[in-house]
Amino acid sequence: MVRTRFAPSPTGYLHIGGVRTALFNWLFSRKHGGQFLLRIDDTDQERNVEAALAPILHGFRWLGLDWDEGPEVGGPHAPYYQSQRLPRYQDAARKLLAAGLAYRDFATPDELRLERETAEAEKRPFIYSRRWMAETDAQAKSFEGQGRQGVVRLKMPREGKLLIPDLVRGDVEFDWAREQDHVIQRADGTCLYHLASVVDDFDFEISHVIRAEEHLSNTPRQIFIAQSLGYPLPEYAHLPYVAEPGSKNKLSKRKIAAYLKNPDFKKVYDHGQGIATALGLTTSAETFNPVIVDFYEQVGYLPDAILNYLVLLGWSLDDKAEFFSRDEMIANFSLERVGKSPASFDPKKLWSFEDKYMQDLPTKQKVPKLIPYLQQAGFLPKPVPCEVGPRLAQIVEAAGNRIKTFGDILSFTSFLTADDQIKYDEAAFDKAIRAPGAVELLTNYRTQLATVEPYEVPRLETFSQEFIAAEGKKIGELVHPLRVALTGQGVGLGLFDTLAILGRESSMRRIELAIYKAATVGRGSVT
RNA sequence: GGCCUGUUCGUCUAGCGGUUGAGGAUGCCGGUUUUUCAAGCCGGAGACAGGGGUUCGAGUCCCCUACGGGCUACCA
Repeated sequence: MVRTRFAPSPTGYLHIGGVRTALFNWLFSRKHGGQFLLRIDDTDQERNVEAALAPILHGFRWLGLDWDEGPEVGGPHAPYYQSQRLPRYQDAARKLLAAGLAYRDFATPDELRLERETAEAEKRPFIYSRRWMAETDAQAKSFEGQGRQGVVRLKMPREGKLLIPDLVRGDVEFDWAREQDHVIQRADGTCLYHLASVVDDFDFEISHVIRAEEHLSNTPRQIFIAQSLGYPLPEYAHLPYVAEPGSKNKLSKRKIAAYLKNPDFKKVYDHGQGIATALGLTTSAETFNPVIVDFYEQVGYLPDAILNYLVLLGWSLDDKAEFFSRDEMIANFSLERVGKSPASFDPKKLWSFEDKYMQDLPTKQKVPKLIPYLQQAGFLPKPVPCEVGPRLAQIVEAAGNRIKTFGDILSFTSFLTADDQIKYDEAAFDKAIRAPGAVELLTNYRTQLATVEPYEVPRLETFSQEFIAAEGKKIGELVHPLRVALTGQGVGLGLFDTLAILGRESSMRRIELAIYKAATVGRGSVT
């Protein structure tokens, strides 16, 4: 049975690189008909774990990465919180001690530091002398008599080599002699990460440890612990890290300010920020930032698009395939085809996947997703009136690929406001409506619009063409002022779609209003 | 410093000694379409980090250098 796990720390946010690691674990387990679990690495934080975990679990659910065991779903190996498993780790430490594969150590921090500095000064690698090692109770008593406090250290081999077969990187060789006698249990009895991690992976019957490459160097000490405890070894696969946009430096959520100098990153960020503002969200760099998954949910990206982008970040099937449904990802994923080199996070390429996926999403699936955005921004009441659905469908159809994230619907809210509540884009108004002849043209157009039959897109188009020909003008001279009059904005949907969606009455009222404003309100103060 | 690890177009990647005058995607540039914007369509520029080997032949194997990343904690 293949069992994989992802082990987040409860930090309050889900990092895009972490999602990639989780995704690979999830895909691998699903591909082999196995199970995927979540384990919480909270050995360090005592405070508010539940609150800090909630956004992470929420992110997993939003992305559709389900877990078979872990927080909120439980499972046969509960608890899945490291902070609640201390007795297991202490038990393991006792066994290691009893087998002579670990020892109690009474060195003070200062003594250790001195050894380390001496080694450094002599330009030789530091290896602890084990001078304050206590292998018998008598020795321990004697050290304790001096007021010293004991920790438990691994008694690492000091010769020989270790070969780690890694499913991504091939065989990796380490010298045991370079490994430190790591502390596995503190003087206060609490245990450290490496011990906890190995014990949990065994207890949870993890078959494949798929994790970030920063753990590759940690693997020898973990293998030592596992072997010393008589555990079977899992398979290992170390994934390359996710790098910054446009560079090979590791991606970090703390460096957004620097990333914003990257035009592509900034474009994606600004787009999201615009939607957040329209929604009235208070955003903080902690969570509202393209490095954090929350960002994409709030702006209204499609989880499938994000997953498709991420699966290609370090994995590929061949030289052609780029679009994968969830099932296709599962069917095709393999660790053998995971790359060894770091991959830069490119928000612009993610954007292109989002664009494509949104284009493929049928209107009737888009509409219900759009409604919460319109409600949040105050354009729709909470129980939605039933006539809104068809109207939104009409807008969505006309908007076509202009809606790239669900939040983009907020660019088309002029269809949902009262005719006299239109907000004009000043520059567009001044340029189009105050253009020479524009008001006169709009006046004539409005008059004739009253009798156009049927009031539908094809007829509106031919009517407009005929009208403009009769006036001896070019179509652009009508289109631009008319669009501003109808929507308040210089850019928008196709003009005939706009007329049709608004309907005859609204269209005429809006044209009248624009004409009136042009006559009565000065430049730069229409709104 | 020591050890481990990585390096093909700006970016994601294909390539597992010869079929490669290095393929695809994204981005960029140009053209086309057009009522704006977006999309679409057509075309273009763009890479094997550097240096040594091995071989009849190297992006593909080996070594060195440079530059990333990790570990070297009583962090995870």
